[in-house]
Amino acid sequence: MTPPSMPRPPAATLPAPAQEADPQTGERVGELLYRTLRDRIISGELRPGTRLSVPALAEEFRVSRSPVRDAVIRLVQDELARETLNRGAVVARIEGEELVSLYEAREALEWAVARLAAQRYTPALRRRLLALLTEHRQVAADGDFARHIELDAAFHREIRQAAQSPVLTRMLDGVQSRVLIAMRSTSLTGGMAQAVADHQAIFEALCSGDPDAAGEAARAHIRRLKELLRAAY
Amino acid sequence: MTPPSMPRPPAATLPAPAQEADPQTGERVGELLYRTLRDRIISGELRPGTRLSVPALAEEFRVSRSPVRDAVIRLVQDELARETLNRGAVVARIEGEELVSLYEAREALEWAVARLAAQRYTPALRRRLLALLTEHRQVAADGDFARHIELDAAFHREIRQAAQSPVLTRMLDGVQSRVLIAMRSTSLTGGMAQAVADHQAIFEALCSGDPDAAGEAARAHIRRLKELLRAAY
DNA sequence: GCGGCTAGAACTGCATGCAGTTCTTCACAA
DNA sequence: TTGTGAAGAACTGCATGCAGTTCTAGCCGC
Repeated sequence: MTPPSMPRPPAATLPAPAQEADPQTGERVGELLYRTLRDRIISGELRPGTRLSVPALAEEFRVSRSPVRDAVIRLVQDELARETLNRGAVVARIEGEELVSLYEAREALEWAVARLAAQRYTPALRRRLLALLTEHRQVAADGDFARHIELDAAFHREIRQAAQSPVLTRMLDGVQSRVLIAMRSTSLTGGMAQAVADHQAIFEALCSGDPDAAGEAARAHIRRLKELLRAAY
Repeated sequence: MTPPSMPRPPAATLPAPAQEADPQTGERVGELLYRTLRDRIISGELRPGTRLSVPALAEEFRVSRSPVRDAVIRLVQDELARETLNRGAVVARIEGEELVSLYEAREALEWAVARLAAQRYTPALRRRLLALLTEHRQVAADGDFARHIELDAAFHREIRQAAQSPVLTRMLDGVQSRVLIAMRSTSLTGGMAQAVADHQAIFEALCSGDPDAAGEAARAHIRRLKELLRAAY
């Protein structure tokens, strides 16, 4: 693509370090790189298949290869990247059977957090969910797909935080990350209006404080998407 | 402990490398270290709280610090170890709220794999489960707790492999690892006879090919343990 | 004896060197 | 044009160097 004979541009004009060095936050460079790269993968800035070259990233962020390597290892462990022996890591592609499997896990986990969130229901949760839902309904009507994705994710995030179960929250964070990657690669979604309707049902069940109803509503929501995916593969 | 003035013993007499170098398996040293350390943590050879000193481990395994560091980072990402800034990593202690949360996740995930395993039922699965169950019943009667733990884990592993859902399997592998760590630290278990009875119920539901029944049986099994834990904290 | 202080040891986290492998590219033959 | 092969570039994976931090011991004053 780029002329290979060029020894490389001055590199001072590179897009963005996008990260502060280390004031006294007591934060490691590797930790910052990990979060930065993860955010770029989840946001779609780094597309599936993009190579995560350690020397190249080290130069981009103006650090040595060590913390970059640490960050890449963590991304691979998260399954946000995949590596091959002696060939480095690339941003993961989430599709096919794996995506169906991801939704099988998601169905179970969303069921669990919805139950817990119903048990730990507070008016504050209701308020936050209602605000998201209201905007979501408008956004769906406007056909703003990008914002729809964000609100969908935010709605589920709110519920799993309300569940107050650290292990479940962490697992679902990981699932949601990979779902977001997959959603950019497929045109397959349940439709914005359907999502809003499903969320409305989950919201009402949650606010009723009935764990069974909340769990079933959440499960039905994810199962619908799962079946859509299963049909596609 | 050891005399610090000594330049160190020949080190040739150290306990065990416990790992082959690198024939042509095409395997990285860091990968081998990761699996070795993970096995030692899960088996209880490395107890919770044990420091994972990179230089010490490097010397024990006769490799440089780089692959050891890689392995430790992965263990931390797996939450089998925890690290503090500038103070390294220690083997994780799984207890309290986190353990309850772990069982909340496990309840949901075992439900999901039991449903799938019922749908993918084969006579071969039945045979393997029956063999485990038969030995388990005898072991429970004999009061062999260590073997009970192994058979309990093997039973659940068999089911999740039968589910053929890579994401679920990986998640449950991680959950099971941490459950094993926790079980060594607590005397709280459901009792061996109860476990066998629960497994028998799961087995029968699975063999009937009824996903709902299998899911409920698995869920009830884990929920019982979860409630036991919840009562304790 | 006992708490506080300080020097030294040990370790973490980042940087860098290097052998071996994989990828790229380009010349050349069919 | 298309396939082939070999040289060179780029990178991975392991080893090692080093500054700064944390831990450990022993000493001191009380």
